[in-house]
This record gives sequence, C-alpha cells and structure tokens, in this order.
Amino acid sequence: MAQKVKLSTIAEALGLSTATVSLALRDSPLVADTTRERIKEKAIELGYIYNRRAASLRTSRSGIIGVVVHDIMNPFYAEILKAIETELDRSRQTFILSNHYDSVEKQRNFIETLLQLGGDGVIMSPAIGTPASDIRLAEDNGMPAILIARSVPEIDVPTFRGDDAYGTALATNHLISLGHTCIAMIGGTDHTSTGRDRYAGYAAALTKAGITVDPALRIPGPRTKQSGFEAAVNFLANPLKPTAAVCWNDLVAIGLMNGIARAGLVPGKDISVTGYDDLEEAAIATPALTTVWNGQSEVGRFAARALLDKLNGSSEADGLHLIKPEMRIRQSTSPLNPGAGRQGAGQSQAGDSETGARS
Amino acid sequence: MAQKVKLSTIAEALGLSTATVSLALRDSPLVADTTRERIKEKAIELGYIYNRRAASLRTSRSGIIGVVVHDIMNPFYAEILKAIETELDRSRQTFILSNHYDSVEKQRNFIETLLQLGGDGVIMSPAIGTPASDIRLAEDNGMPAILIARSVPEIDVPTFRGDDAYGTALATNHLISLGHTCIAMIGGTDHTSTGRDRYAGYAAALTKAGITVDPALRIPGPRTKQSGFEAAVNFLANPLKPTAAVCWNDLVAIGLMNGIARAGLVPGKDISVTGYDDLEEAAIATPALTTVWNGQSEVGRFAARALLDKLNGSSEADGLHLIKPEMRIRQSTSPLNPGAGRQGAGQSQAGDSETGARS
DNA sequence: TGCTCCGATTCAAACGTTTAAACAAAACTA
DNA sequence: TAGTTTTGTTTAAACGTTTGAATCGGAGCA
Repeated sequence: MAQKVKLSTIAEALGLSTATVSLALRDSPLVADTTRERIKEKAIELGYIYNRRAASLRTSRSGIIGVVVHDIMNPFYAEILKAIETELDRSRQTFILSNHYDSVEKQRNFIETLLQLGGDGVIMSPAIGTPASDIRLAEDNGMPAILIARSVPEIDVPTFRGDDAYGTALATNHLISLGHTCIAMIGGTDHTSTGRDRYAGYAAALTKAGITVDPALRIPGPRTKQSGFEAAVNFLANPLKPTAAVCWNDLVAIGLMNGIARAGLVPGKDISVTGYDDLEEAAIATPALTTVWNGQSEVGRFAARALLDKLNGSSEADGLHLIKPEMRIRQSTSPLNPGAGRQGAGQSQAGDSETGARS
Repeated sequence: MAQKVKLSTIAEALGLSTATVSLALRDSPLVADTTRERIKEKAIELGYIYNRRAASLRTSRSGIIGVVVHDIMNPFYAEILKAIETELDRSRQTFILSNHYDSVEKQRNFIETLLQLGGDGVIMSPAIGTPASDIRLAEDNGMPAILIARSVPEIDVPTFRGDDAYGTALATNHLISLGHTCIAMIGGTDHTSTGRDRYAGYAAALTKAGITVDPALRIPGPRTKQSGFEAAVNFLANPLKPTAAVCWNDLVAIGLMNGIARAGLVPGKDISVTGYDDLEEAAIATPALTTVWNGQSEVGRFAARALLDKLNGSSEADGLHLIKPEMRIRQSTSPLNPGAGRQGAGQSQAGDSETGARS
C-alpha cells in the first residue's frame, strides 16, 4: 500500500485546493465542469478512497443503520431482514446486523457500539424484558429507533408487527370449522406481548365457539423445529387426546409434524397442524403446511421506510402499526374423522419416543 | 438530547485537560488512580459516549470487521457466521454482515463501503467469478482478507474450507458400500471450485469402484430446498432409474426427500439420499438425513482467528487450509433391495417408515 | 473609469479523538 | 543545596473531511 490517497493528494497533483476537490467529487454545482472532470479522473487514477469516518466526523451522518433481532438465522427474521436490506440498499445506507439471542445485555452492547459508530438509526426486535431506558438511550443520543415484531411497554416509537391475536384466531377458527374441538397450542412463551396475544387469540376463538379452554392443552417451549419435534411426545401422550394443534410458528409446526410422523401417525390426516408465518419452507413441507401469513416482508419494508422518513425529519409513523395476517390453507389440516388414527397412536408412540433424535 | 457530551465536557467539568480524560478512560497507568476514578464517575454521570469515528480517524483502527457471504439466511453460512461471531465478540470487534447473492458487483460495493468505513479486515466467501483484483483492492488498501468456503484463483490469502472432493467421495463410497450402483448427483454448479471438486470426488469414487460415470445422472441446480424439491421430478423420471442420490447439500437433500415423498415413494427406503453439511436440521428431518459433516464451525472459528492474528502482525496462515469432512450416517440411506420400491413404491408409503434417529 | 456582480476557487476553522513532547511539582540522591 | 528522577498533567499537532466566509480575476454596466 503505497501512500494513502486523500483529498489533498488529488488536490496537489492538480494544483487545486482540497475544498475544490471535495466539492467536485460530490457533484457540487459550485465547481466548473471541466475541473470536475479532471478531478474525477485523477481520483480514479490514483485509486482514491473516500474516508467516511473523517466525513461523518464533520457532518454527523454516518450512513450506518443498525438492525438487531433475536436470531438472524431464524427464517422468520431472515425474511424481514431481506425486506429491510432491499429498502435500505436503495438509499445507500450500510447496515450492521446483530443477534441478541434475547439477552438484554447483548442488545444494550449493540446499541452502545452503534452509538459509538455514530449510527443514524436502529431497527430492533427487542429482546424479552427490554427496559424502556434502553430504547431511550438510543433516542436521547439522536439515534431514532424502530421496533419490529414486538412492542416495549411505555415506548411510543414506530412499531410494526402482525396482529397476533387476530392471526391465531384465524388458525383456530379454521380448525374449528373442520370439526376439531380438542385443539392444543404448541410452542412460544407468555413472557412477550406476542406470546400473550397469540394465546389470547386462540382462547378467544375457542370460547366464542363454545369450547372450554383447557390449560392442559398449552405446551409452551422454544420456537424451533427441534422444540416442535420434541413436543410431539407430550402432545400425543396428552390424555385429552387432542386432534389438532395450533403451533407458534412454521418451524414448530414442521418439527411437530416430523415428530408425529416418527410416531407412526400421518400429520394432516390423523392430526391437523397449523403453522404461523408462512415461510418459504411451509409450502414444500410434507404435507404442505396450512399456516398464517404474517406479513414479514411488509413489516421489514415499512420499518425501513419509517426509519428513513424519520431521518428526513418526519415522525408520522409513531406508535403501533398492526399488519393483518391472512390464512394459507394447504394439506396439513383436514376435517376431523372420528375414530381414525388417534387411538392406534398410543402404542406406536411409546416404543419410538425414547429413540428420538437429538442434535 | 441536551448537548453532546465529549471528552472536553468531562475535562471542563473537572478542571482537567482532555488528554488526561482520554488516558484515564482507557486505563492508562499514566494517570493517578484518584483522578481516574473521578473521571470515570463523571463520564457515567454525564452519559458520555465514546466517539469511535473520531478516535479511529486518529488511530486508523476502527474495530470493524466485514463479513460477506452468498446468503446469510442459508443455514450453511449461518453456522459459519455464528462461529465467527463468537470468536470476534471476544475481541470486541464489531462486525458488518452482508449478502452478495453471487453478484460480483454487490460484493465489490461491500468491499468499497468497508474501506470507506475503515474496516480492519474482511472475511468473505467470494462470489462466483470474483476477480483477483477485488481481493487485491482490499489488501492493497491495508484491509486484510480471509477467504472461506471457496478459493479465488491467483490469490494466496488465508483460505479455509472443507475438502470437498474428499467429502463427496465419502458419501458416494457409503452408497456404493450399500450396494447402489446407479447414483445421481443433485444440485450445485460447475462454476465454482467447490462445484468442480465435489463432482470430481463423486466421479472418482464411482470410477474407483468400477462404475461408469454417466453425465445424465448429474442434475445441477441452485442449492436450495426448493430446488431439491423440484429436482425430484427429473430424478424419478430419469430412464436410468437411479436408486440413490448424492446431494449438493442438506437443503437440496431435504427438498429432494420431500419431493420423493410427494411422489409416493419412501425416501431412505426406496431411494437412498445423502446430504452435505450436517446442518442441525439434518438430524430431525424425516427420515433423519445421512450426511457429510463439513466443519462449518471450524471454518468460521479458524477464519476469525486467522484474521485476528493477521491484524496483530502475523501472517502464518496464508494459503489454503482444508478441513477434513466426516460421515454422519442416519436413516436416509439403506442397502439396495432389488425389486423393492422403485416400481411397487406406490403403496408402501404410510406404514412403518422409521424408528428413531441417532447422530 | 470606477463599480458591482458573478463564477470559480481557496482559506481556515471546525468535528472529537490520540499521542509525542513538554512541563511542573514533588520526591529522591549525593 | 542543587541536581536528578519520578509522577501526574498539559500542550499542541495531527487524523481527512466539510463548509461558511473570503478571495480573485474578469465581465457587465453606467
């Protein structure tokens, strides 16, 4: 690496001042066309690289936007991220991605790092238990925040997520309309607003149909395939003999279906299963998964736009914005056929259960 | 946001110079213990935020490391990324992530952005067709590069990847040892070194076993579940009636198994399928997937370490480092049973399929 | 001729750190 | 006592941009 090429290198080579060079490279109308041309050519010739930290020190705009979610390798977030990426790319912002794995501390670290780097804004799916003060830390230091997928109490920044209660009610109603009356709910926790909303939607739908809500039919757990797979054992062993399951998300649902298949039952026939999110994967699962589209791409797009707007001075989007989910009916749900499958399940399940996979 | 708190704010509040404050906050032994204490307290009290761009302007070390891969939502990369993250976190580096989707241009943009931000180094899985000049661009500007998963011709920077030829040979031999002789290879392209190596390993294993390599048994395609799913049709329609498939990766394999199941055949019994990578998902697929562990976590860890070493002045790791893959045998492969499956497959589907997985 | 005005360019002061070198005062040394 | 160290702190010059204000050489006008 010869010697670092900077504005002054170009300026000297051309007998101009750095000011002119700076202006020219940014296409300012203040500099003569011919000069601009000469400068730009020279810049390329010398392999000039714009130093953004020097610039941002002066301008206090870094072009950096932070995005932090629970886990970027979770396809649910991945779809949101893709939408955000597309939207931000277009306005030439660099984005820094991070997982917080629901650790409030890791999340705060990220916010601090971002502040140190002079981040222009942050989009976050807040970790469980995020205190309002962490959001304010960002906002108070001039870094606007946008929330996705979850809300934080007492915080009024723009927030985008699916209408969870509505969505699970949709799924539950679908199963009820197929004749199911003993419906379990699998996966997720009650520690997040999402968790409470989803359970509420499920419970409300049952109640409305005159079915008693039985807490024994709730099997909470992580939101992973693995967890769904493992939940199959409990599900099948449940003395109430549920014939259908509303799952927290597609991953859990696919895991559950795998578990059910392992136990010798046919998911979609013997047991009806609904997912949530409508990941790409849902359509090619076997059987293809009936699920609830949760508008990830919309969430991502809206969030990115809201942030960009905010950076340009508007604050119209403050507060909560719910995306209305939609039902995607496929083959993993079918009408209740009394007598089929469900009792044969008892024995085939016991034998296989302990050989189950780990990872 | 009141007024930006900087070193001088603290200095003034305490009647000291910014130099002392700067030193104190970085725990320099040059400043008296009591002073250091006072300074640190004040910093917290005032909500001081360290300005990294100002600092890095002076020190030319930004603490930023870039990582660019084909697609971060691809679980193969996700596992590598996780390993990198763990390793970098420990040395308090911030990392910026990006997809290039195999667009050389997008990749170059990323490198340029990173240079502008003063990135300390970059870890990349180069896009197909990456010219040596793009790597040199980084290196020549003082930003060392590390390559993962793929090599770039003429480039000698530290490169970490699995031994692909060896790995596919492993899988192919496994199938041969089970009695299969008509073995297809599904997914991937020949435009990457990885692609060529994998095909070579497959071909070599066949040849060594005295089986003729038939190009008609090669079904290239993207490296996704979707693509594997779609390939099932071609695979089953192939007039050579292959009884086994070596798949490019686990995603393709799982997609293919879904496709085979859709067609009424039982993957793992009627058709043997091997994957590649040993993703978490492989163990809980139905049937549990026989696959080749490709050492993603090692690749990530080694790559991160190599970069950190390089930043500290050592350059021992230059050149190619191959990780030796290992076989993971599960239920998606079974001995060839002549006559069974391939034609009479239609009915056998629902019954027994599998007992538990192990891994 | 003297004036203003204009377009093109330059000056110089920021932006918030770090760090070599200088300094001052206190603590030893001879 | 004066000289030397040691300890703690300050000075001031960077780092590479941006930008309001200043400069300069004409052109246009009266």
